[in-house]
Amino acid sequence: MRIVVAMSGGVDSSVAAALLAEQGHEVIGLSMQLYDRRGDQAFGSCCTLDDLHDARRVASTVGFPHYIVNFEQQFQETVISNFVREYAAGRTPLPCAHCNSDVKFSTLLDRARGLGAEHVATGHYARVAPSPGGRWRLMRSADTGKDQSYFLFSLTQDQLARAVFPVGTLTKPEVRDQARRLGLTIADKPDSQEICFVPDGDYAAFVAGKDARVVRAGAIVDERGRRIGEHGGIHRFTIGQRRGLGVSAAAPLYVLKIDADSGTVTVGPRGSLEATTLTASGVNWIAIDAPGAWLRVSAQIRHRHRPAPGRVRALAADRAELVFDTPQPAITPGQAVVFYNGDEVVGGGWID
RNA sequence: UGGGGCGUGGCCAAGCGGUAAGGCGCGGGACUUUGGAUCCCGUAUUCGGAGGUUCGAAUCCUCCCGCCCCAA
Repeated sequence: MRIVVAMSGGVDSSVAAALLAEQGHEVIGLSMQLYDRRGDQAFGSCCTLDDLHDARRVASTVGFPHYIVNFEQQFQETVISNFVREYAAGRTPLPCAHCNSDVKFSTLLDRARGLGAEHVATGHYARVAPSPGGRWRLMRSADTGKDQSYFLFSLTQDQLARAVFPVGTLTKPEVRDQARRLGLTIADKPDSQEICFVPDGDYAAFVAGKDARVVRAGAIVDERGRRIGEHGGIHRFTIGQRRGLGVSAAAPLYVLKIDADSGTVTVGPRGSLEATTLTASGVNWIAIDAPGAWLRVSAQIRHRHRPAPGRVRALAADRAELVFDTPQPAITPGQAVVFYNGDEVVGGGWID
């Protein structure tokens, strides 16, 4: 079949494309230009000119067409605007998840249709498969250490039906082996990391540049409300943050709460970070219909958080309540909570 | 020059006779397709200076230097 592959120029998406081509599919490689920093040579760490060249070289080596599509506007309107808005609201955004559901599997999927392709493949480490009941299932990758299903929880059934994850059944070392076997020059290219549209890692300055209103001094207070310091803007903090507070105390202090209205950041000892319950909005149920009764799951509240057992139930069509069996540290508004049943994604939502 | 308090690493700071906690910051590492996230390791032969007491002092005594507060 004809299939569009989203190519970042990295190892994973390159191998994904090459494997599909080898399997006889008609592959069309698309690289998304998401963030054009005019004047700079870089578009961001995931789509620098070098990365685009890498993707093009892979397409050339394997022998399939490759195009660059400009999604800058869509990316700005969805991922970046959300990123800035969340920080301004005292929450901590998860841009990769929005990019997946709002760009890669929506705008890119539309573009694929225009090219006569009904499927979009990416280099994500996750697995998707149809179930007997007609539902599409989303599961962790074979390489649990590289699993990225957490970032894909918001994909709809329609999006999952058209998603293809060729490297989801491989481990990272196997992917690199495949890259070498296929003669791809990017076989040993380092893994990408950090936020792709903030190349220098200074995300606070990035947010401030997009919305100067966030640069507003506020108080740092302890649990009893005593003012123990000041800060230069709530966008510089996230729940559980220890460093960068600039406040000394007998024991390390962690950010416990961020109040956007007053601009107050509350800090306290590590133990105060733990909580047992949370509610989520924008909940997407994948494996099942919204459960009216308590359902046992293991829930993951951040990337690389070891899933913890608990129970979940729907509060409304797109809202849910989760109760962990044991308290979990730093439950952070804006991050995703993803419910798992073993390796399968039951559903997930955004922490309130 | 009446009275009182204080000077410990870049910063905050514990210790108050037994041989320098901790935090911030900084450096390094681990982790990593979100978070100046978390985690780990390192960071004062030395306690404003000089003497003295003592087996032994940052801790006691004397003097000096520098801050601060209350009185004038």
